[in-house]
Amino acid sequence: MAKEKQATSSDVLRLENQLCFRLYAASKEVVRRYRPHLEPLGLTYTQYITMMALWEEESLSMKELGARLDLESSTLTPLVKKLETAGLVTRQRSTEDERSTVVGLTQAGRDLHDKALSVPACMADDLAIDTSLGLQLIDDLDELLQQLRTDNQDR
Amino acid sequence: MAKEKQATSSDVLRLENQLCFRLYAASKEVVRRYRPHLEPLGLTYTQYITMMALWEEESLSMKELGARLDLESSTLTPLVKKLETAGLVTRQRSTEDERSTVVGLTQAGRDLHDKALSVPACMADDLAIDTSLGLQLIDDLDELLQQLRTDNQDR
DNA sequence: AACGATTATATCGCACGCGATTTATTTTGG
DNA sequence: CCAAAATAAATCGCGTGCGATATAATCGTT
Repeated sequence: MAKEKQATSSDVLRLENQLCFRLYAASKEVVRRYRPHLEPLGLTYTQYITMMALWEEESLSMKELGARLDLESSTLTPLVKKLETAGLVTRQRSTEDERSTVVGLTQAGRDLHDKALSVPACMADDLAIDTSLGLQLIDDLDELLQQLRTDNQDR
Repeated sequence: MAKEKQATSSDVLRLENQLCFRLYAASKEVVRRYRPHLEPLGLTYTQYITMMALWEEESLSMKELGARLDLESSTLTPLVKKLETAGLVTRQRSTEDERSTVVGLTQAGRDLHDKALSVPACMADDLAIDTSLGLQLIDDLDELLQQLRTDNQDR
C-alpha cells in the first residue's frame, strides 16, 4: 500500500466502504445511547422521532410521517399501531381522501412532550460531543443526504 | 455554549436539529443503496461487512468479529450461522479456549471475494459523493466514534 | 484442588426496516 | 362515464439489532 499522500484507486474504492461503515457504526452507537433516556418515557428511538414529528405538527398522514422519518409504510404501520395501543396517538381515515390515514396526538401524547423536553439535554451531556464537530457533522450530513437524494432521481 | 441566537426549548426538540436523526437517515439510505449491488452475491449489508472482515483476516473469533463490526453476539451468532448454512464460512470451537468460536472462510467464501471486488466501484458510481465531502465525513465520523467510545468508559 | 468470578457464546423476546404484494380508494384518459 | 392506472396503507416474510439471561469454560484466590 502506498504510504505517501497520493490517493490510489484502491484508496478511492475503499472510501465508500469506510464512509458507509462509519455511518452505520455511528448511527447504531448514538441510538444505543438514547435508549436509557427514552426508556423512562416508554419509547424506542423510532417511536421517539415519530412523536417528535407529531409534537411539531399535531397531526400528519402516514405518507407525510414516512416522508419526514424516511420510513416505509411497512415499518410505520406497526410502529404507529403500537403508539396507538399505548394511548399516545389516534389513527383515523381521512374524510377527504379515504386512502389516507391521519395520525393525531391524544392528550397523553401531548403530555409526554413535557417529559421528553429533558431528553436532548441529557443526550448532549451523555454524548459530550465537541460542539463544533457536531455542527460540522450536521452540515456535512445534510449535504450528503441531499447528494444522495438528488441522484436518487435517475435511478 | 451561549450563541448570539438563543435556542428555544422547542428548537432543541426539533427533528432537524438532531445530529442523531441525520446519522440514522444517512446510514439507512446508504445501506439501501448497497442492496441492489449485494443481492447478486446473495449477501445483505451486514453479511457483506462480516465477509469483508474475514477476507482481510481469513479467520476470526466471534469476539473479534463483534469488536470489528460493532455487533453483539446476539446479532452475530444467527448471522454467522446463516453464512455457514450458505456454505461461505465454518464455525468451530477453539481448541485452546473452548469458550471461543472461531469463524473461518470456506473455499466458496474465498471465491466470493472476486465477485465482491466490483461492489465498491459500483457504490462509488452510484453514490457519486463529492470526494472532499466524503473524506471530511470519514475524519469527522472517526472523531465522533472515538469521543463516543472514550466516554463510554464512565458509564 | 476448589470454588466463586470472569469470560465467550448462545438463546430468547421484542422492535425495527424493507421489498414484494394486497386491498381500497381516487384519478385519469378515452 | 367508466375502466385502467395511480396512489395510500396494510400485510407478509425475512433479516437484523439488542438487552436480558443462560450455559459452558477458564481464571484467580485461597
